[in-house]
Amino acid sequence: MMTEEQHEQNHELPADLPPEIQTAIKERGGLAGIAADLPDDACAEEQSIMHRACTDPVRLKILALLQGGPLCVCVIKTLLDQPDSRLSYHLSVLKKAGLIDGTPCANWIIYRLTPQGGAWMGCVCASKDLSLQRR
Amino acid sequence: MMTEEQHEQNHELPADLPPEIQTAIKERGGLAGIAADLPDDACAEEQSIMHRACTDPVRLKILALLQGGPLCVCVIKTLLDQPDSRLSYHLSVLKKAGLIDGTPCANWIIYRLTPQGGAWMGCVCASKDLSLQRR
DNA sequence: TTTTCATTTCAACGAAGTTTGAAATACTAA
DNA sequence: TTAGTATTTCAAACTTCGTTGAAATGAAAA
Repeated sequence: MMTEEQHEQNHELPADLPPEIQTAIKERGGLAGIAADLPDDACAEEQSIMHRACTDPVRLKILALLQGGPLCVCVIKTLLDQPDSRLSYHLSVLKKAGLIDGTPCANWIIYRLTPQGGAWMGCVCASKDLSLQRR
Repeated sequence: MMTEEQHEQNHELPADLPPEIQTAIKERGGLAGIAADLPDDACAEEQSIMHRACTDPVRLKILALLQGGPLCVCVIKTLLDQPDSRLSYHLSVLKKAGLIDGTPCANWIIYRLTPQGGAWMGCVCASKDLSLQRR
């Protein structure tokens, strides 16, 4: 059942939308009900930052390596075979996103997943199968 | 226990790495064992495309709306209050990433999550709490 | 047919992200 | 101190992404 307010808000929409959409809107409580599914700006912004950190294959590989335990840059460098400055750039992106951090130790810097990074990778891994099934 | 091959591959690394790293490498089966954690290029590439699709707050909001059911562009436009061409651009990014698709219906185009999009959003939602806890 | 409405496409521009090699930093060992 | 190694920083070039308004498409109504 629709309230007066919901009728009011739906005035912005064409009256002759496809039936599938009309019923979908009604079932979801009108525009106001659908709007309730929207994440707030701060949350959407935070999420987009985490995703942005994962938009590069090199960074995804670094995260996958660190999920197995802490490693220093030289080990990552050997495994990924990337120039120093490129690797350093991608490490800094992951660090700024709060997914990893590095602690100096003698001549080396040991990188590890942060707690958030670990939790995030849990979700990312759950989605690994997806990328294999595509197309 | 380490095989000959693993000794061979570790030759590229300094001999005096921090103990924490030395033991981590041994426990993970040497460089070869660690390398087994690496996603292959195709998989990393696919994943990065899905993440890239989620790097924009407008796109995350579109996905959140469509998770509740199919909607036509005019409804999304009303809810997000964005210029037509901007909205269309973001819809096209999500479509190219394979997360949504649109089917024309009379005057309108109805967008919905693809099966992959639905599964992906399951993972993304599982991570929603993360972005709230940060810092 | 003409008009109207919903949506997409286009080109241009600015903003942001990435790569590169060289130089700087920081630590250790001799 | 000097030299050597690991890593980061920097600036410049380059690439990709996002926004904008105007024009194009396509379907429906008049």
